[in-house]
Amino acid sequence: MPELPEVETIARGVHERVRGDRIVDVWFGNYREPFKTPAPRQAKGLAGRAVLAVHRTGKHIVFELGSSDAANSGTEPEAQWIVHLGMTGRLLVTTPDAPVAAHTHARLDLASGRELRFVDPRRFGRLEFRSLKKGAPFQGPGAEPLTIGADEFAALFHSRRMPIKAALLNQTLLAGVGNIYADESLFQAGIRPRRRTNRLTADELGRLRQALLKVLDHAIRLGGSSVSDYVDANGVRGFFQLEHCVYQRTGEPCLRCQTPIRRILVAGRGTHFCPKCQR
DNA sequence: ATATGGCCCTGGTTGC
DNA sequence: TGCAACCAGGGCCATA
Repeated sequence: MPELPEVETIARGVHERVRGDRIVDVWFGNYREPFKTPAPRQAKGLAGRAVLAVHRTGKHIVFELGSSDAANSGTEPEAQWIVHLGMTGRLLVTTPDAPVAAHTHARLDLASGRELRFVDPRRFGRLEFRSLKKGAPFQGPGAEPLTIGADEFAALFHSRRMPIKAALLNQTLLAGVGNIYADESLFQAGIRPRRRTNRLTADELGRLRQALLKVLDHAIRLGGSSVSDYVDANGVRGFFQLEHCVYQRTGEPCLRCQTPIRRILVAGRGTHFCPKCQR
């Protein structure tokens, strides 16, 4: 389940490998509904364009695309391709003769002779094409957890009364936090997932922001968490799953106090916490 | 404003 | 051992 650190890792990897390349041909499989932009329009929009840069916004990977005029690519983006990996989506840079994995829904032939492939068994991913001549650039739904200031962070939560776990998962507040990093940062901050946001003290909100920063930063440096079968653009697994303190550790002893980790349901999501360390 | 539950979808796990 | 039922969950939607 790619969240901010996994998406950041993938975006960086793809950026390094395809920046300066050009999309020469596009193939879309029978991916029915999950395209935000219909496949034919998407294929037409992508074909011929230079890849100027690839970066992350929230859980979205944004390709900045130049002109399709080969003689005049320029440096100003004219279009964007936005990829959301959902639960099981992958972006892979391969050679054309590499075996095509099951559930490969998109293949972009690059001028360098390589391919960019989108694979997604569960089909929760979304692909969108945007022309910047017709519309505004993509903006994430919520604030960036890595750069949000303390005051802005506190302001997001103090007027609401939903469980803090639900608030962390709400992408229109903070974009990029998912189930793993919500649980881990609440553990690091010592806050119970069901606490109401408006009942959190300024001190607790400060701790939570710091914990979130620390956890996300650490996870990015370890290449993300490889639960299920996440791999980055080079097919390499991350290592942050080895650092998980609570996520998917139901019944195992808390790494701080030995109390068994508990699992409850918050906002319909499995939620893991230490009943002693988190108040 | 918030809560709940269904839907999408497949693969891994569990239960008999 | 084999097979079916079940569950995971990000985002979105309808309903309470």
